[in-house]
Amino acid sequence: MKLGHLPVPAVRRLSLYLRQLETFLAADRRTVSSSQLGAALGLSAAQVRKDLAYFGQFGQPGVGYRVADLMGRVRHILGTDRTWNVLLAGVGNLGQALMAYRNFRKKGFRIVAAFDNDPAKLGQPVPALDGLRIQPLAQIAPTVDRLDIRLAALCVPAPAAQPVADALVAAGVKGLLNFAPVSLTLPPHVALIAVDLASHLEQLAYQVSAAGPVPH
Amino acid sequence: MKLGHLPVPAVRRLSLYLRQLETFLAADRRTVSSSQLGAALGLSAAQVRKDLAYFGQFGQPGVGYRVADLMGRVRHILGTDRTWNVLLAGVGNLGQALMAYRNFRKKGFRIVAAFDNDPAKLGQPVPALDGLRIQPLAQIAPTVDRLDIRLAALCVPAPAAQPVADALVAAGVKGLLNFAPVSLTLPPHVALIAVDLASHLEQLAYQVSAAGPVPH
DNA sequence: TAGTGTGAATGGATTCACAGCC
DNA sequence: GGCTGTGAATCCATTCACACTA
Repeated sequence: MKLGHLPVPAVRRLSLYLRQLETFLAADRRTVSSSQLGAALGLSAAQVRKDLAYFGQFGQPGVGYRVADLMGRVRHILGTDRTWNVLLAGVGNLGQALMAYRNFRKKGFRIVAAFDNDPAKLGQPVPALDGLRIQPLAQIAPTVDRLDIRLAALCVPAPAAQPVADALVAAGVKGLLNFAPVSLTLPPHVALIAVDLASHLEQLAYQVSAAGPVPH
Repeated sequence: MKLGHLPVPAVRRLSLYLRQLETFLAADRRTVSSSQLGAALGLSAAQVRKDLAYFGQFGQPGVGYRVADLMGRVRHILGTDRTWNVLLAGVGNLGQALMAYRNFRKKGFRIVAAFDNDPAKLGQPVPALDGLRIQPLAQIAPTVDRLDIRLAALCVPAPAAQPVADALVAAGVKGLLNFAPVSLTLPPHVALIAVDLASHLEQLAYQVSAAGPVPH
């Protein structure tokens, strides 16, 4: 399954398609057309067709896409047709919120270990995750190995982010979801997605001010 | 200040530039070149120069950009050279984490009102926000008006997202940061940024599986 | 010399338009 | 008739290369 380089934006939209398909399935839709899928997401029908066609021929001319079938295909492409064990580094407010976030489970992601260096938190059981205990950061490496962890969410304060990221990479983590507001330097074989919550608000502020005081 | 349409990716990077400039300033850097700024963020020097040049001529040939000066310019462009009052709808785990998130304050965003429909939460003071009380969703409209709120963060469960978004828009909110995993339909004059935490993990899963079991 | 600002060239992604299929 | 898959055309973003400047 060695396809040529696939457009990054198309891969991102794959997640949206999957989410929308789940909604359609919950409403007992058996089949959906590219224009319906696009309309629900604010995309053109051509965009939807081209995106899906990058990965294979999933539709039936004259009919559309079979919802359940397409969901399986997309899950397989994304690699979420199996369960991923996820590590959490940094059990502050955001980290706790992520541990309690139920959508991760539904999508196949399980937080199976949590780390922090605050002595007050160490050893504390996490209610949301049936009694998982918070461990010191020094124990990252053996845990990654033992639980076959490949993904980690990084929720530590900014100054700790790079060193903790280095430790995660050294322990063998293959993908990092970074919530700390710093840009990390990682070896090229480690995948990185950065989520900067404050910068998202900045983008909103820009859009709202650029639009100017609306003429109502 | 009516500039032609500016590249969306460039505006997104503006937030990164600003964040990096803050780091440089904290390290007492007076001046920075496009290549230094780019290197710190994994971007080319040409990219940095072109992005900044979209918005004006901020640099000095032979010298670079004056850090403090450029920060002011970028903040002004983003509209964050003033304070924004932000409303929070949905005080679950994620909502609580956002209320406690200190970086919002630093960037000029203040959560000044919090809403939820859980009777157990109503009237409860929020420790992180000096005693702010959680109000019922029905009171959104008068509060938006009274506190001149233009931005809102949406942290309610998926099924509630669209109706609550409608209420926010009706109340006069101009920009929405949506954390619920559904795609919202909003009037075109309302800005929208969607953050789907689960889909970010999916993107990581894709990158890690696409890379294949690493040959180590 | 070191480094910006910018037209020109390149490279990607989106849209168009239509042949082919159910 | 309705809808997919896909080359061709268009549009947009990034990179290149260099004139110009402190």
